[in-house]
Amino acid sequence: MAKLSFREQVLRAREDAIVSSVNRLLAEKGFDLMTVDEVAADVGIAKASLYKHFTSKEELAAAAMIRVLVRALDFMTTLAVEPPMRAVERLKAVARWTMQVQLAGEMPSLPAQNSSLRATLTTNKAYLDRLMAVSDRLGAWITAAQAAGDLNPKLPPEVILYTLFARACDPVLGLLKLTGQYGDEQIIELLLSTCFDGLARR
Amino acid sequence: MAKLSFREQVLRAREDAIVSSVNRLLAEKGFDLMTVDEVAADVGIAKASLYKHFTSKEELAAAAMIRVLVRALDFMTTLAVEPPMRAVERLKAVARWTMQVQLAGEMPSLPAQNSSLRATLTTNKAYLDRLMAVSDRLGAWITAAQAAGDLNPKLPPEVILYTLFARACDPVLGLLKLTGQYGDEQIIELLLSTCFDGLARR
DNA sequence: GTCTATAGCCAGATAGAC
DNA sequence: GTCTATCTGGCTATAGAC
Repeated sequence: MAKLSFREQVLRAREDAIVSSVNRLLAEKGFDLMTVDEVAADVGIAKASLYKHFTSKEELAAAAMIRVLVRALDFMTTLAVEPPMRAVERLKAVARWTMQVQLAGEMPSLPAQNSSLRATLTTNKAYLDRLMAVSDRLGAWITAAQAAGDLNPKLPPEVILYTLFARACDPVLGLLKLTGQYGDEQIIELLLSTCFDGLARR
Repeated sequence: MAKLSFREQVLRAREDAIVSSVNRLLAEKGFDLMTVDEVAADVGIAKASLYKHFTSKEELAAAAMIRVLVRALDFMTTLAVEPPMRAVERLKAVARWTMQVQLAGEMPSLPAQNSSLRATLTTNKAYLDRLMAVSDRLGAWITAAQAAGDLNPKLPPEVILYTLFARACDPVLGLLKLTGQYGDEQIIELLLSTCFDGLARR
């Protein structure tokens, strides 16, 4: 890695602060309700300065998504180096991690519907590369867990992958949190149970 | 029921046409991306005429949501009159029905985040009454199914209720549809399986 | 109740000085 | 790169004639 000049380090730090604000605002309000003015105010710079770093609102959101994906990859790497762990346990650990991020108010929430954002993301190579990297690693664990008899082998791996992705933005988490009846750890255990063991009695 | 004058029947028919358009557009684009201009164009009347029937965009969405809830209640009533059916089978039938509505492109999609719409809906008595009616009937079936040993008795009924509600707008359905690898009935069976039986091997 | 035309507002993006 | 000030377009909602 090339040594960065002081100027470059300051730039990186500022952009990191911007992405942090975007990440939090995306988690709070979602893409549509988040305004660029809010982001600028939150970071403490002028809106025009923001546009020197990121050329559009969509690029801001993409940067936040990329950071989450990178953190997910980092987490998965730490799991992979611990040898004695069944594939299904790795998948549960990832699901638990995504729920913790969500409960911490740090999971960006994007519009499920088609929008300007979808168009931008599907042409953003940096984003797509990370998304594919995450999918590949999860996919390998899924087929391994099926082969080991820990996941239902009749389910297409794709279905399992999408189901796990969806748990990262499951509204049920927020609803349970709102009732105030459950602690964070309790919510996570309940949803891990419904996800892997289902609603029906075993 | 009082007999309606011809004029009133025409009014009802027009409002029904409006709600149908809103319902479809909400399913396609979601609340934020749906514009009142589109609705008016789709119905074939001027925007100002639309505002004679419904006083705001939020009221339009509320009307669509109410219609879906009423249809759900109707469906649940037909289930209740068929006597020989276990509670868990009734719940599965409702889940299947919501997925069919979604695949037919007739499930309105509202912003998960807080927005102007949330504020309107939470003060709309007609909407809240229907929502509570649906929740009550599902809740009764849930506790019955737990007592009968068909649903996991360790899960709080609330968690099961929210999980079923969430399946009505699960993005996994749309993703699987996009791949083009599965027919509608196949998708529904796969998701019923992941929902009730979980991802893990039985 | 229907229409055309427009008000009013807000948010994304930019100009241009420093 | 940062700022203030402004442009621009699209959207909800309404005025006013018929």
